[in-house]
Amino acid sequence: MTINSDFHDRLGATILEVFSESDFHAVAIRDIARKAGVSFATIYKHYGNKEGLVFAFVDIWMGRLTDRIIDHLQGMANLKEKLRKIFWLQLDYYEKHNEFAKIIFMTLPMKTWMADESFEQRRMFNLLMDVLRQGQEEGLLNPDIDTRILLDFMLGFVQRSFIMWVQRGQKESLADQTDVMFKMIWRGIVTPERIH
Amino acid sequence: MTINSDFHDRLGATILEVFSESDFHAVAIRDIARKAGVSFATIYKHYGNKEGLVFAFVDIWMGRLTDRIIDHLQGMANLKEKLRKIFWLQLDYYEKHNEFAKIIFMTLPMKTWMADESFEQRRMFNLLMDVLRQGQEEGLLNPDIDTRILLDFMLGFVQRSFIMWVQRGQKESLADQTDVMFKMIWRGIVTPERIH
Amino acid sequence: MTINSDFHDRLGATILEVFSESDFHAVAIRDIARKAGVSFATIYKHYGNKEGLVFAFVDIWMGRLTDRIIDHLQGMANLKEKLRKIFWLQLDYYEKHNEFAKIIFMTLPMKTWMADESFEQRRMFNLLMDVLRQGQEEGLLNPDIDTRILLDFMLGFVQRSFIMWVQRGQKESLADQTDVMFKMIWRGIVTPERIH
Amino acid sequence: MTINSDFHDRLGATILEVFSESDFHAVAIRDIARKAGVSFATIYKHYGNKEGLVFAFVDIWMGRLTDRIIDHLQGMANLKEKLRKIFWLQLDYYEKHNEFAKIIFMTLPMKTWMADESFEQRRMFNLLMDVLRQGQEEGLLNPDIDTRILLDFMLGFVQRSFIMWVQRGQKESLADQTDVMFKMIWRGIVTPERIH
DNA sequence: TATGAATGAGATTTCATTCAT
DNA sequence: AATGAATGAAATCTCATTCAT
Repeated sequence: MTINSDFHDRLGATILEVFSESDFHAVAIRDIARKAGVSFATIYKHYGNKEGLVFAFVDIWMGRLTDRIIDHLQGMANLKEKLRKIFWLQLDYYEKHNEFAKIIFMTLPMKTWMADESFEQRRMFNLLMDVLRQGQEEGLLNPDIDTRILLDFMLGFVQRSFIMWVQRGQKESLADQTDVMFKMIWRGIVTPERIH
Repeated sequence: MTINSDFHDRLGATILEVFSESDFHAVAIRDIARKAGVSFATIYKHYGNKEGLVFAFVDIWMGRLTDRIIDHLQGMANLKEKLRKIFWLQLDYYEKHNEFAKIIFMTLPMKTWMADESFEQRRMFNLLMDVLRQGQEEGLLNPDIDTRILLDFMLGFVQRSFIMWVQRGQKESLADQTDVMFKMIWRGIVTPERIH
Repeated sequence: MTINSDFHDRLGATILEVFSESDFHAVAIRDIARKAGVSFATIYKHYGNKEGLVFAFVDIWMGRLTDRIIDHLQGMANLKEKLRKIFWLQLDYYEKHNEFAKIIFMTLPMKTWMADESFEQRRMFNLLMDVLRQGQEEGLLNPDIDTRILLDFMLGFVQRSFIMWVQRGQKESLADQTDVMFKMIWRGIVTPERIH
Repeated sequence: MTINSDFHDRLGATILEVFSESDFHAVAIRDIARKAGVSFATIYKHYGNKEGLVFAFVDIWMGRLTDRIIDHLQGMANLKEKLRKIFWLQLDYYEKHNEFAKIIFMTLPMKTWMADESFEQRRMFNLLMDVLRQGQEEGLLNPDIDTRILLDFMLGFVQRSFIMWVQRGQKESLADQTDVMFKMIWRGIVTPERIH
């Protein structure tokens, strides 16, 4: 069952517009339908329910970030550079697609979002875990720390920084802070002896 | 207008129980009322609406954490020890009162929660900012980094770690990871020359 | 249990003011209490409930009309004059105390009002029935008609006229129409042979 | 947006049943919905609120009476007969549909009912006024009396008689009293010289 | 397959009335 | 007695979702 591509585009645009500004439950599916020019019943046919609708699109947008990271990592050997690139790509993507980021970080009920075992979330998780694990195997990243903790360390910083960036008015570029921020992360995860 | 203290206690317990397990909007105020043995009309009279109800209690619990931090910092001079203590107190409090933490980190719509300019949130913010600023003034913490970024660094890690701890089944103690985690934080924020 | 006379007066004034303008159920007893400067709980102590409150006062005001009719009938012998006087007294009283009349004719749920077997309603009923019966016994009023129908004939006209007088803006005096209106009534109830 | 005809019928029946027996405000819309087998949300969608619901049906039933009067007046020339017929049709309709009559005369807050400027109320009003005016123009009805007063005279008697008929237990037929009652009305409104 | 009507649930508000002080 | 807090019921509105066309 494929939906008319035009509808799909309009739906996506509407979801970004509406869910980025209002709490998940404050959004009426009828408004989405009206703005997108579809009947709400059609949405139900295609996506099952409100959660299904949003997650379907979130999955797509998350997939694009993962794809972009994979693409950029090609041909890179230096692990630190890889990690810095990953860090920058995230800040950059969330900044450029801040409506998407607002949805996953701010308006989706975290509980629901965490519970969503989507393919794309897992793919992103695996991708990052692989890089970090590789770094630990190479002895570059602190092998005494559970790899998942390394990941939480990075992602927690990214997520909190994005939220506060929005909170503080989206003034200067978020990605421009990559340097400062990544230095902090790197010192935290590098094998202590290699810190300099 | 003060509510009977017994009611207050039962309400608090019920809110912890219910909101920690269900999405904010999935909770019916009538159920809260029934479980707490209060009339829902009374709840409305006192708290205005569902948000007001939850925030009133969140404020109280957040205030207790702040108080505890203030209490523990008394008589401590060493800044690193202070920060480690703050870090531990947070993990410990969120672990022991994980229902409260689930509410603020997982079930309250983040947008709403962030928008809530409560006294207690601000008090906690100021407390932590003061300690970090003091560290920068002493030259111990990296003075080149915006103090707010230092804060986001710590809090992002705490928040993400808590969420994942829940996600991963609340197996081992969260506070027990203070050592590993705080080392990462410390290396990230300390003035580079003093890293050893 | 007697209520402070001052309270009583203020309550009465408030009831006239409020119930004459709003539907019985649209009036909040708290508003009554506030306007009268009493606690609503005190009202309950004295009058039981909202109905009891209004009926208590309606009874008083109805009693005054009855008293006035009795007073005016003293020393009158001519039955037609008596009836005309009764007719005029009603129009005049309802016009002068139109807030009271609005309450009994327009805002009290008729069903409730009819069901109220108050002493004063009965006293008024008996008074009018006695006069009409007397007229029939004298042969002046049509003896072929059930006395109660004679009464309905008069009272229906009074009530409808009052309501329409209000509806049409309370322009000219209602009591001033006594002449025209009573002629119609009289021709309808007089024994046919005596119509001239 | 038309409501399923079956629903409409069941709703109408329920409204007659419930509102004729209870005070307007004592009726819960949810009970109406349950009895009629409709969702109360559907009721709100169609009728806006409780008043809208009742008035919508009252309008229909009032329209039927008006239609019936118009139908019966066809081909009648004698004005007195016309008026007697109108009088009888009203008593007959209210007796046969006494639940409807109870609603408009006894349970609807008169204030609200009077304020309702519905098409059907106006149509009935115009119809009756036309007949009375015609009678005055022909010289048959007393031309010295405001036509509206003639109308109030008739309708006041009808309304009061209906209410008392209910009050007294709906014993004998109401319509059967047309003869006695109409004679009273007629003598009251006929041009005095033509009274015999 | 697309649509809108119908539904049921819950938030919120406003009362009348009861309860405890 | 007098008072205000607490209660329970209902109106109203707004949704997400299901059903029938």
